[in-house]
This record gives sequence, structure tokens and C-alpha cells, in this order.
Amino acid sequence: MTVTIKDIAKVAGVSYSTVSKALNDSPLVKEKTKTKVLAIAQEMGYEPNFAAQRLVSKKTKIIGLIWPTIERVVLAVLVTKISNEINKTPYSMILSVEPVDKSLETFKKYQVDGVILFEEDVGIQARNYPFPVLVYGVSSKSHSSYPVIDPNHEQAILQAVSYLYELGHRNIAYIGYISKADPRQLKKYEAFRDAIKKFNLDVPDESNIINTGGLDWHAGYSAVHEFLASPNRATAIVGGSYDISSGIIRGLKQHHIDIPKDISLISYDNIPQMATLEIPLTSVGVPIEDLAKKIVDTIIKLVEDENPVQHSTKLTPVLSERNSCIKRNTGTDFN
Amino acid sequence: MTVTIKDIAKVAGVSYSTVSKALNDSPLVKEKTKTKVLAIAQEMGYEPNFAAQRLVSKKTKIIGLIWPTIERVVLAVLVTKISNEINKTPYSMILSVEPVDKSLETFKKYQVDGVILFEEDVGIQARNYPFPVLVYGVSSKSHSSYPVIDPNHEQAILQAVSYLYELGHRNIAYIGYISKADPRQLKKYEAFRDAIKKFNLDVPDESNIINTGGLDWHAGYSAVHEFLASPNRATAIVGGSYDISSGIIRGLKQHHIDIPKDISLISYDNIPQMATLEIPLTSVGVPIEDLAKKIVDTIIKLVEDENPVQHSTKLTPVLSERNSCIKRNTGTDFN
DNA sequence: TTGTAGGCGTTATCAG
DNA sequence: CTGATAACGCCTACAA
Repeated sequence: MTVTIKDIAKVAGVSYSTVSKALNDSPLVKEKTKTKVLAIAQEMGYEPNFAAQRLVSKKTKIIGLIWPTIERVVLAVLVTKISNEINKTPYSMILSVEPVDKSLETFKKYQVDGVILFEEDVGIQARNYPFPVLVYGVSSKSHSSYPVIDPNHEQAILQAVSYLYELGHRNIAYIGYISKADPRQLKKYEAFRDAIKKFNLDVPDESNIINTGGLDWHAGYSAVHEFLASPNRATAIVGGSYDISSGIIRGLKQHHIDIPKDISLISYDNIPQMATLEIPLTSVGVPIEDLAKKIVDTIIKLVEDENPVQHSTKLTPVLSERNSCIKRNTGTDFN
Repeated sequence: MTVTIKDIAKVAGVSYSTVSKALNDSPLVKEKTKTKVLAIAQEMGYEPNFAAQRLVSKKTKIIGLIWPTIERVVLAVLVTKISNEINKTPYSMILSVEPVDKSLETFKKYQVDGVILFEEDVGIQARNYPFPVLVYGVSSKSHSSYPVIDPNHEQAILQAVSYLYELGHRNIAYIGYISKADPRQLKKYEAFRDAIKKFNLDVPDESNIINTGGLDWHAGYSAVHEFLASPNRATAIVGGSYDISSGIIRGLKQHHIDIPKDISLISYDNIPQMATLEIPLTSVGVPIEDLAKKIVDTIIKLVEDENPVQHSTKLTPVLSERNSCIKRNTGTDFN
């Protein structure tokens, strides 16, 4: 037998509407009765009935998260953080690992208040759903119908290249997954091309750009062989993701190439796990906590605002130094 | 404006209680009106209001899943499968990545119908929660208060050792994480010891057992060095988990040791991903789909039964051959 | 400041 | 077979 406000009312000797008001901290009830009711509620172990609250409020206080491809570390970390953040609010999170369309249908059924979508595919049809949808990914025209939280890959990669340039590196390679189907990966690749062009470091045949063909550590590991086979080996590498870079470390290690003595390595993805790798990796990207916070703040704002501003946000990535890159003699020094 | 059964009632020219019955396929309404109502509901795009249904039914149709440590591939796969399975039922899943105690409190608030718990710690206090809790892990006295789905590590490991023995291997090593804090890992270790004892293969100093000290691929990778340093190197390895074994492959490869020509490798964890590793790995364990199905079936049964049988289940692991083990001359052959 | 009454959308129990 | 009607637990005008 769960205790309801009526039970409390009886014990407190007031009507249950008064209890309701007291519980909701309404200014319409005397401070004294309020504290009394609260005390009794506490004592009786009262828990509000969500279903009833929802029925009347028309809100579910549930945020849906769509994450169709669950098996990658970085996103797993992000999901964890998002869940943590949501749990700090009155909302809760419900996860769907089904395909996007199906997930949205399910969420519609469940009448969630809002949806966070980890965009993995390009073609997301912007149907009319009865809740705001926030996309985490690359902002562009293609899905302009939804607001987007964009971790600003291009700026992050530019920071990485710029950092290496400052350290004196003039031959810089990129090892990442170049996938037409994944805007996030594509963006990083393009950003790298732009960055080295900006610094006049680009090589005509793009031999300093290696496509891993995948996103797991093994893809990065394998790419190292290709990297080492290059006639003019770069002195520094930008790794496209956490998993890939962890593979790169392994690959270089196998060939007894020291990081950072022989080769500097900087990675995209700014997550704490970077520090606990075999070699703590200097990395660029929006710190994952900030990212999670921003995503949660935004979706809740979208949910609670009457006329939400449907604009996208580009975040500001930061560079976290962890000693996997060192200064390099550029040849223009005077000694 | 969402459409309710009352709206349908008006259009159909019947009372809304009839609509309710029709929608629930009650035998108390004529087939003709039933189909008519259903058609209208369909046409008007009716979606039942979960909050209202829950309010009256006292059920939320939500299963909570507690998964405090999200960053491991095998469990991620299992969660995905469980989610898929639950989505085939009228239930939905809500995931919590918070610590066990806090998760349970949250779920209590949300009045979930049941909880699945991936046991990571030994000391789970069996409080009285208003829903059934199903533990995935090792069945033992320590948490006898909850029913447990046990993937039967001991039998799986025995199958692996037995399989290698049949192939002629007499020197078999185990590489896994031996953690007192993780009953699942501990169980596998103990099972291996028991298995080789059974076949009289045990070495006194246990030098054929290597503790990776961790569960990620890198832990397995590092353990290979230790393995190779052993004076009497085994001819076959039992890997403790998917991640660990993927590291072992890598480590052996680095030393130009061929699988299975030089060394046979069999792994715990029977997931499809085993087949897509660099070297498709023969593995033992309950197939992950079966596991997911069993878990979901069981929790739903617990939820829906009036007097649920609180007993634990040990599943039957299977061995899936994928050509990472070969026959070995035992020395007792006659040629 | 407090209590009364109506309603949120459904299901279930009775009469008709 | 069908239709009132009363819950379910809570919120919120409106009355007192």
C-alpha cells in the first residue's frame, strides 16, 4: 500500500488539496501547516505517483537518447556523462539502441519530453515529432530542421595542427577514419586538410593522410604500418579519435618508435581516459563533461521553453597537454 | 491535441467504455463494432496515454537496467541485445549508469516494474524494493536474496579446456583478470584451475595462469609478454574475455606467433564479434542472444507472476568453433 | 488560508 | 453486447 496525499491529509487533519499545495511549496499555505505536512509526508515515506503527476501535467519528465551504435568507448563515456547530468535534474533518461526512425516512433509512443540523437547517418528525415529533438553532431544544412550541438571538429583539428606547428613540426600526418557516411569523421578529415593548407604544409598526393577504414583501436593499429611505409615520414601525427589513437600508440610501440621522442602524437577526443593510456596523450576537443552538460542543458531548455530558439551551437574545443608531443628543430633555427 | 478514446467514441457513435474494450480486444464487444472502432482509431492516429494506463494499472511497463560501468564492449553488446529483446515486448528499458544503490532508489521513485542488475560488486545489500530484481552474474550464497542468471562460467571454461585436451594439448594456459572484486572473473579463474586439475594438467606454481590485471584489450596484450617469458610455454591459451583475447591476438602477432599454427587460442564470451576479429576466435559461453533472451524472459516472468519462483538459473554455454585451435601431437601417437 | 470539486485518459465493474 | 459510472493519484481553479 503506497501512501497518497489523502493518507497524509487524514493524518495531518487537513484536506488533501492543502497537502498537495504544501508538497509543491505553494505560497497559498501557511508556513506552519506546510512544515507540518512535509514532516508527516516524510515520516510516512510518501513518494509522489509519477503516473498521476504526468497525467495531469501532460509531461513525462523523460528524455530519450538515441544511440544506434553502442559499441564505442568515446560515445559510451559521453552517454554515461549525459546520464549523470540528467540525473541531476528532475528528468530521467531512457535509452534506445534501435535505429533512428524506430526509436523516434517508440519515443513518440512513450511521450518523452525531448530526444537527444547521436547522429550517425546523414539522412535524418525531419518528421514532425511532438517533442524537440537535439542532434549531437556536425551542423550543416542537411538537417537544419533540428538544432545541433556541434563539438566544432574543425576548430579542434586546427588547434592540434597549430600546436604541432608551433612546436616546430612541418611534416604532419593525419590518421583517421574517412567515411562519407559519418559526417563527424568527414569533418575532421576536411578540417585537417584545411589546416595544413593554411600552414602551407600540404603535400600534393595527400600521402600524409591515412584512412583507417574503421573506428576501433585495431583500425588505428593497422594504419601505423601504412604510415611507416611512407617515403617521407611525418614527425607528428594527429589521431582522429580515442580508439584510433590508442591503436596508433600500440603500433608505434611495436616498431620501437618512441612517443614523443621519435614522433609526436596528438589525438582528437578530450576525455579523461586519454590520461590513462599507456602514454598519456595530449588531445583536443570539447571536454566531455562540458559537452554532456551543454547537451543536457540545451535539450531541457528546448523542452521547457514555449518558443524554443531552434538554433545550433558550436562549442569551443580545448587542447589538453599530456606530454605526447615535443618541440622539433625546424631547421630555421640559428644554431 | 492528442486524440483520446472519447474522441473516437464520438466519431464511432458508441460510448468510450466500448471503445476501451474494443481497443483491448475484449470478448465483450461485437466483432463488427470492434473492427469499426479499430479502424477509426487507426485513422485518427490514436495513441494510448501511458500515464493514464499506468495510473489505473499500477504498472509502469518499464524495466530498469543498472549498469554502473559502461565502458566495456561485451557488456555493451549484451545491453544492446537486452534492449532489443525488451523492445519486442510491451515493456521498455530505462538505463542507469549510476552506482547500484542510487540506481535502485531512482527506480523506486520511477516505480519501474522490475530491475536487471549487472552485478559488479560482491556486497549487494538486499533491501526490500517494491519490484523484483534480477542479477546477472555468479550465483552463490552471497546474494541469495535475488534470483540470478548465471552464464555458468565454470562449465564454459571446462568446455574450453576439454576441447583443447581433445585436440591433444597438454600444456594449457589461462590469461584473464583475476579480481577478488569481480565474482565473474574470479569464477572463470577458479574454473580453469579446477578444469586442468581434472585433466591432470595443473602445474604446481600456477605459472600457466596469468593475471592481466584488467579487462581491456591492452591488459591482454601486455599479458602476452609474461606468457612468452614462461620457461615452459603452453601450446594453447584460454582467454578470459573478448577484450582480453583481442589483445592476446595482437600480442602474439607482434611476436610473429601464428594462431593457430604455433599456439591455439580459445576465448570466453560467445559474441558474434568473435568472428570479425583479425583472427576469428573459437569461443565458449552462452551465446549473447540467448543470454539476453533469457534475462528478459526471466525478469518479465518475475514481474508478471504473482508468486514468482525466486530461484536462480544456470545457463548452458556452448562452444563455437572458428578455427583458432588446431590438433596437437600429444607425444603418445604411434608414429 | 483552507477546502471543494472537477478533470487528466484509462480501465473495470456493474447495470441495462 | 453496450453504456454509465466509479476509481487511479494528483493538480488547480474557485469557493468558503
